[in-house]
Amino acid sequence: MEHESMEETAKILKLLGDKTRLSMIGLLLKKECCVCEFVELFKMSQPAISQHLRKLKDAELVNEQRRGQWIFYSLNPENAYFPLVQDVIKHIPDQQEKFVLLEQQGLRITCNS
Amino acid sequence: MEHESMEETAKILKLLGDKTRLSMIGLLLKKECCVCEFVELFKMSQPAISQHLRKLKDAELVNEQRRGQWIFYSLNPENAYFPLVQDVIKHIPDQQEKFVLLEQQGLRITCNS
DNA sequence: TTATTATATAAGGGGTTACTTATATGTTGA
DNA sequence: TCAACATATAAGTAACCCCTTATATAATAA
Repeated sequence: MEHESMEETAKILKLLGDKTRLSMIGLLLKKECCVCEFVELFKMSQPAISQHLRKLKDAELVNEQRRGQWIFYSLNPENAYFPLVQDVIKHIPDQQEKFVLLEQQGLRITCNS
Repeated sequence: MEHESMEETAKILKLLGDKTRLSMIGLLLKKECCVCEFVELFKMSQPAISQHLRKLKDAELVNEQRRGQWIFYSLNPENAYFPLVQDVIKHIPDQQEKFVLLEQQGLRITCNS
């Protein structure tokens, strides 16, 4: 389909081959998120989350945008592998409840756009 | 789409996140292959190839079938993640030339069904 | 039976990964 | 300016990954 290399494609799939990053990408397909939201949702340390996002950013799968003291991450639709990512995400479990959780916990108070 | 877990899905993607295995799966989608064909195509050692196939088999992504002294591997369409695999494979480079190569080198002589 | 071929498995090593804790950077508001 | 907050980076570590070499298993053919 695309004419990118096997190696590059494998690199993208390896990035998606981690449950935290895979879930992140799934969430980002719905809406942009900031680091503290991920920390809350995944119950992981802030550096761990930051490091996962760094890898996604290094691969240019996500964009970051600072807004005040928060940095929001979003999917990068310009990436050559965005269609692959979209196709993969079709196959992951629904995560709507995660957004509901964020609302309920009033995370907006500590991480407000 | 499917109702399998994020973790299981990530596990499959991690398996596909290696250029040798990704390429193998792409080839197996076209036709079954035996170990010595992969050894030839990938210019890798026989144990290395065997170990990759072992991982794919452990995940039940491939089936094996002995025919004489050869063991043929094929994709397992029964696997819950087969649709994911199919969608991923749409995004890898064409490998038709690899089959042509096998023909030309008359691999049939050393690895004949 | 013995040699040959095809494949699998075991053991080991070097590189990578995904965390951890500690610290640095950058922004905001008093 | 300073304290609090959000995030990034650095360093360390245990577990894992992908190869290697050596050996075992299994089928075939002489």
